[in-house]
Amino acid sequence: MSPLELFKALSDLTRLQSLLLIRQEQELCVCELMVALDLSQPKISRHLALLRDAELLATEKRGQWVYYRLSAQLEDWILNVIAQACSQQDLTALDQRLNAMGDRPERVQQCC
Amino acid sequence: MSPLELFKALSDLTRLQSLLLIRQEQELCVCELMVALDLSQPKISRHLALLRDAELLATEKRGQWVYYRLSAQLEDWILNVIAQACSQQDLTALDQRLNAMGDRPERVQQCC
DNA sequence: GAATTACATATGGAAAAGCGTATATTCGTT
DNA sequence: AACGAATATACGCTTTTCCATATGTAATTC
Repeated sequence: MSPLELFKALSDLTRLQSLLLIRQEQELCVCELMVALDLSQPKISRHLALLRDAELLATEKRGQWVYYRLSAQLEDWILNVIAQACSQQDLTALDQRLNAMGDRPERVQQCC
Repeated sequence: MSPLELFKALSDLTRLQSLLLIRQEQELCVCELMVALDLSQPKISRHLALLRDAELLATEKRGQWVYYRLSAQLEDWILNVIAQACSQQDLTALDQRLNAMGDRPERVQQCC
């Protein structure tokens, strides 16, 4: 992935917020992101698909949910750029809506 | 400046290459960038204006030339992102065209 | 002061990106 | 099998971005 491709992928608020929130939470499914970002399902889904196609996100289907997480093979320079963005982006409002969400899908126990 | 604004500013090849080449050369004028990137004057000028409006670049007019350089007050996280991009972007072709350029405007002696 | 060079900007059009709505698919439940 | 929940995608439309061309301005040269 080139710097230009990365910057294009991150130059949309929905994608940027989704990526940073997923990074912070390890993994999130579409319905959780819908609540956190307060956006429609197709809109979330479309932007996540773009991030997945760019290989920034990876998906895992468990039951009826599709969980998105950061791709495991991200190069260091990409992780660094994402970390810089995270240091400047305020996610508290998204966090609050996420934590106030009822009926969140069960999380499989993380190994670490 | 927010991460989103930065990523939007850098999500165009002309702007990205201009910024990184300017960073490497300390300062460049429009006519030098035209040669290095092999693009039209209005195209270069328009993209530089956008980077200047975003306060990523600063300008100094000396004689008939307008020199662009990185803004002096760039925050660390922005410099870090730019550095990561620079580490991944190949500028040799641009460099070669720049160095092969005849009649480059005189450079004022850099103090350091 | 006329011509030239360097640069900026306006304008109209083309291409790309984003969106809402509708529909399809998959999985679980009854 | 029928239904509902979660997700994906297709379609038409709007908005944004980008571009080429033309024109304007300031500084330099002759």
